[in-house]
Amino acid sequence: MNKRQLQALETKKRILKIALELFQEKGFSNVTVDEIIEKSQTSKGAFYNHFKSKHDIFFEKFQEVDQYYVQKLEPEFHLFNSAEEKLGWFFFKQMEYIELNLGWDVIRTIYEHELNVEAESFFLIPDRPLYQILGKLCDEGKRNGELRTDLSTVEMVDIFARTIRGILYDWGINKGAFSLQNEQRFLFDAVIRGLKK
Amino acid sequence: MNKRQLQALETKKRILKIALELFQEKGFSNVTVDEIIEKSQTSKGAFYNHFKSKHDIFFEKFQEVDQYYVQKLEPEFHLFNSAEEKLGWFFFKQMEYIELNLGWDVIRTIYEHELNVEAESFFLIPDRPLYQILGKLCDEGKRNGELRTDLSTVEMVDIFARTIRGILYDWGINKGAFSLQNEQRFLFDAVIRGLKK
DNA sequence: AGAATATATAAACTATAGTCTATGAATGTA
DNA sequence: TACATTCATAGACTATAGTTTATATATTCT
Repeated sequence: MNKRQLQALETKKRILKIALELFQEKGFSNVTVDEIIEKSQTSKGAFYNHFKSKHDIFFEKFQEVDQYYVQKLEPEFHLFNSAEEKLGWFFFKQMEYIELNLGWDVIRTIYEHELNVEAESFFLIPDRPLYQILGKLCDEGKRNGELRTDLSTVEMVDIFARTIRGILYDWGINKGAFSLQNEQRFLFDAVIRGLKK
Repeated sequence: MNKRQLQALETKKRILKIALELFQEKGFSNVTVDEIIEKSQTSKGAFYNHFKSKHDIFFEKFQEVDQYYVQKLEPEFHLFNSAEEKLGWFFFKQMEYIELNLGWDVIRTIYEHELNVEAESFFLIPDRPLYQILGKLCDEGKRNGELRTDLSTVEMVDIFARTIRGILYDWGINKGAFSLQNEQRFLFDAVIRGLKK
């Protein structure tokens, strides 16, 4: 890494740090880009050179979730015997992580941005780890005779993905007013039950 | 209605008509308020006197859904014998109505607006007809012995509401790329199945 | 009827996300 | 080493939703 790239990285890190602090303190929508660049002693040019948009800052944070699924959760699946248990545990850990590490304002912001017609959607990338993990678990459940075989794996994964979206969207509009960890169980248990043989 | 109120109503109707035409033609986000007021021969003052925001225009359209539930769907419930059938039919008709009469751009816009921290949420009004209808059907199902009794009615209604949100949100980010009427069945059937005794 | 009040509308103004252009310093090349 | 090129940054500019203030006219009150 040469001097120039180093300088650029420094700037990006400085913007990111200040921005996340401000978002934490005042909430995403109460922080302006002008404030971020002023406090981080940078400029509009620098900001938009490093980030596609104001939303994009949270986006980086959000993408960590997928890494968490692959690095921390997937290696633990062998501890459970049935696909049903794996799915239940996966949803629990997922919601726990989101509640503890991201918070509702991040979710709200990402979910809002994904609805922008201009923005290309992260949720729709077909080989996102989330979908691959869910796909594997559904396949396993079908093979084991635990899950229904009248639905294709893609259809099942869609059902789970929409369920996740439903509860997270609801959590967003409720401004985190309910505990994701506690409430997820009712919803996911019902859906898993509905997909069992 | 006096002359003044009549004049105001005329203005409101003119703005609404032009705005809906433009949204239909170019999509919500590609239409500016300036364009609406220019084409409808009005002004910013007139626009914001009649509508709280640009989103608010779609909001009026969206509220019709609840009227549809009460006026058209509720009176037909007696045609079905079980709560399960009623629920399945209700979700089908709901999604059919949304797909045929509102379209994904309306849903996208409303769902985006609901995520605004400033905006007070329509989805969260507790006595919204949607929740009351779902509550009644859940109660009926529990009384009949069709549905689980280990979950409270509120918990069940929450599950259904989140499921609806999940599929509609997904439809929004997919820009209406799948048929709501067709795909709803997989999802709601699974959830209803998961809530049966 | 005439004065006082309310209110629908016009339009200038503000806030703010995002774009465009210029500049200078770092890097590459002869 | 001297010139050319790339690229990060600065900051002016644009687009657009929404706010504020002024005005004119309808309605109400005495």
